[in-house]
Amino acid sequence: MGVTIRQRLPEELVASTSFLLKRLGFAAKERGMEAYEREDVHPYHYAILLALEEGGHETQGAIADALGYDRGQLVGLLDELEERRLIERRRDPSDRRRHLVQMTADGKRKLRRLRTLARELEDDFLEPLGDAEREQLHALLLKLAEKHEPSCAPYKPS
Amino acid sequence: MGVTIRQRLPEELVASTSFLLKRLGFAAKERGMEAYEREDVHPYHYAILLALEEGGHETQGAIADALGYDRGQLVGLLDELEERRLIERRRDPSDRRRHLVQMTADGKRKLRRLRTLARELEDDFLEPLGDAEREQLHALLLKLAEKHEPSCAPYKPS
DNA sequence: TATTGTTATACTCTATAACTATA
DNA sequence: TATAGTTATAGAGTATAACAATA
Repeated sequence: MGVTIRQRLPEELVASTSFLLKRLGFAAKERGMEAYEREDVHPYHYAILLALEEGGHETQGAIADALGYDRGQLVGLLDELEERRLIERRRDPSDRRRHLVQMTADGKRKLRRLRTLARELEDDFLEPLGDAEREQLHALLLKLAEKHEPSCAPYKPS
Repeated sequence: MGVTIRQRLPEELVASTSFLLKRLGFAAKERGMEAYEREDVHPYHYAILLALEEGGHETQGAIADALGYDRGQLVGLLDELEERRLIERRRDPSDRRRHLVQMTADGKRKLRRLRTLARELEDDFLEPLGDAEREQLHALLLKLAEKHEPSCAPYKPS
């Protein structure tokens, strides 16, 4: 109590871009989780609602593949969304193994709120940077993503 | 089997800088873990060795505080380093509650190898970027770190 | 009584694989 | 036999708090 502890990371770590990336990624994740929690959802839920809105991902398998989630993990996430009446599942009559997933009206409302929240979070997180810097950063990260997270990469003409 | 699954994230996520930061931070962490594992250590171990080399962190509490680790967690990490004969613990005669931690000759050798490995990893991770871009990115991340990870921030004259 | 290091516990995440019902 | 979704299980990782020795 009383004494402020000085957390001073080794210079070599701070000099490493990938170290900063790890720490900042973690910080972004934590902030996001807290904020979404106040809305009674998890960032994963937000991603699922976005995927549903974009369309083309009607079945659970398609949603899981689009987001890179495990299908087993997705089941629980959808359960939670269903409890909150944000989505509905019904069997596909043409293939009764499949579940067709769709947002409810509440889900669409929630998505609008979450979208606003995401914008606010993003703006707060990037607050130290000016507009030009934000664009620079995004462009640089996209270049890295193209190599390390191909699913984030923009479409490439082949 | 045979069909390549298209993982296509919602555009809104890819358009979010903090989302890219999260994904890339995670990717960097995973790559690092695999590489360090081949050296039979964890990135945490590397950070500890760096802190020891920098000096001024002789006791376990000081190491934990410097790196932002939990003291309980640190115990196990030091156990592992000691098993590998990379560090030694001995009681501080002037305060027998304390343990003085120091690197062994093997530890110093290992640190040199890990340092090389870290450089290679960094270079590979940033491979899509040119030198100027790498500097830009680092500067931008540092600005963000000043707000979100003060322990990464450079010293500020007050 | 407070502090250092240690140990034990519990809780979250994740990854795997068994299981069902349909095809 | 293969696939969609579900459930169960085990493992790592992390956070918390009880604990012993020393101050």
